[in-house]
Amino acid sequence: MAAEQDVTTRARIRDAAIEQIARRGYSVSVRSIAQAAGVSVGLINHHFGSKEGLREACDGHVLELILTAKRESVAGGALASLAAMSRIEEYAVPVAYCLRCLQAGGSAAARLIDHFVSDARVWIADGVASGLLKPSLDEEARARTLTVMGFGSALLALTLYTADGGDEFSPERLSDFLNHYIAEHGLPMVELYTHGVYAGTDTLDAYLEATGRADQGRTAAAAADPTTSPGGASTAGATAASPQED
Amino acid sequence: MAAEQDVTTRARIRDAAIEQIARRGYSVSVRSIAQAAGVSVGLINHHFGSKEGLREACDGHVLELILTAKRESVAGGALASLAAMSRIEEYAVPVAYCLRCLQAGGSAAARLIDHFVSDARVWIADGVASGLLKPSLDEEARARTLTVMGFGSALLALTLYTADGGDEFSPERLSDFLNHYIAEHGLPMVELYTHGVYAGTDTLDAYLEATGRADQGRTAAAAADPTTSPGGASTAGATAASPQED
DNA sequence: CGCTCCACTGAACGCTTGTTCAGGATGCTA
DNA sequence: TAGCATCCTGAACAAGCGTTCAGTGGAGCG
Repeated sequence: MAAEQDVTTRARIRDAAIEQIARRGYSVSVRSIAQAAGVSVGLINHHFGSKEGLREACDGHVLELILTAKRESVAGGALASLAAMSRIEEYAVPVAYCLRCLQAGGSAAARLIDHFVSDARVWIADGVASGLLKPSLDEEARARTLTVMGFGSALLALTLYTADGGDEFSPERLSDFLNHYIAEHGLPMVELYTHGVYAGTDTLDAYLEATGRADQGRTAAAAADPTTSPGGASTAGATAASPQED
Repeated sequence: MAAEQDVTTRARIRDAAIEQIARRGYSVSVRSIAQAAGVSVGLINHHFGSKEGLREACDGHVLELILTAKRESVAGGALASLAAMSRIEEYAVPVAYCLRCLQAGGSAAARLIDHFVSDARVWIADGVASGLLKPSLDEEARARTLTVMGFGSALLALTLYTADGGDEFSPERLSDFLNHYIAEHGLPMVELYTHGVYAGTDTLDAYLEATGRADQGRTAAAAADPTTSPGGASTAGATAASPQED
């Protein structure tokens, strides 16, 4: 899968740093990284200037790893491709690193998300074109929302999962977590993605009304779900009783 | 709103700690807290034993604050109640504290989530009973999933939002963020909650088939969405091409 | 008054952090 | 062989952290 191994000391330090960060988070000390890499502390700063420089090198390398891995994998959404990757043992570390990256925030996290958003944009457009997915009133926003929801919920679940029982986060613990995550949230998510949760379109109508895009809403809703009667046959009342908006 | 103010020095330290943690995260130093409270460092440990003790006192106090605030607010889902609370200026700090708590993980985060899950369970059951929400195959799992998705996506959005432009997180920045969050993700979320994303039920059927709950699935799906023909009239093919599962 | 209890301070301790630097070791080049 | 650049080490540095503790000051009380 990976190209010719980079066996320079610099690469060994970088890889050790990636694994340590994946295991223990961005706050891991350079001394731990040095020990894991089997080098002295000074050498790290000799090669990377500072801890920040090391982090940037790790970010860039992992992002590149993800890119090439995704280029090789045929298709699949953001989280699906991550889950698929984690099954391949050698990719558990970069996946965990990505989650740590999102956990820590910063520009690297923003770049990572942006990448997966533009990725989602593509396969959502494909899905809509092939009739697998319903169209949206705002495809751009939907791509971003689905990506943030997917990663955000996984990240929070991971934070809660990591909470009890040691902060160490070994690769096998990651696959444990993913199995746990899919077992717990798989059905409700597929259900949500298939049926939604609202019985009627009242909330959406009210939202479109409130934000002044009522007209495009009706037409788009009718186009999206032809089984819905275009009149007022939906359930009555309760326009402001939405559980998500008020 | 709040009961009689607690003006003891111990309470002043606790409140200063809550605000500092809300602003700068759990990693804030006790010296910063001491300075913000206008006391010496030693006094904090005199009252709370250690930084961990201070954190527990803060966690408990904020949780209690949230509880009483929710008891006063009539209804609303988890995130909605948070958003509504943040509008009241005095509750911006505990809300931000909760997000920092979830960000940091640990048992306090788990307790917070558990609380909101059991909260969601109630209003979801109410919604199903009143016909506003569709029933689910697993109401318990759905309550947990919706809660984790709601908070997780908000938390990730916040992490990305906080990334650029200072780590300080003032109360007005929180309301800025919430406005930004709702403006960006409001429509796609309502859309998702209304229509889902899948055009057909193939993915759900395939998932139920794969997990061996096919029979309860068909009946429940038919009950949930009476417009769907119970036969095989849905779009053909592509049973394994789900963008979320593979 | 003297005693005790309590809130409270400020300096210090031990520890870990990221960073720096003089110097040893190695290998290539003139 | 001499010179030089590079890789690399280990000790030291300053700064920050949470924690500890001797000691001050004032209020309540016998």
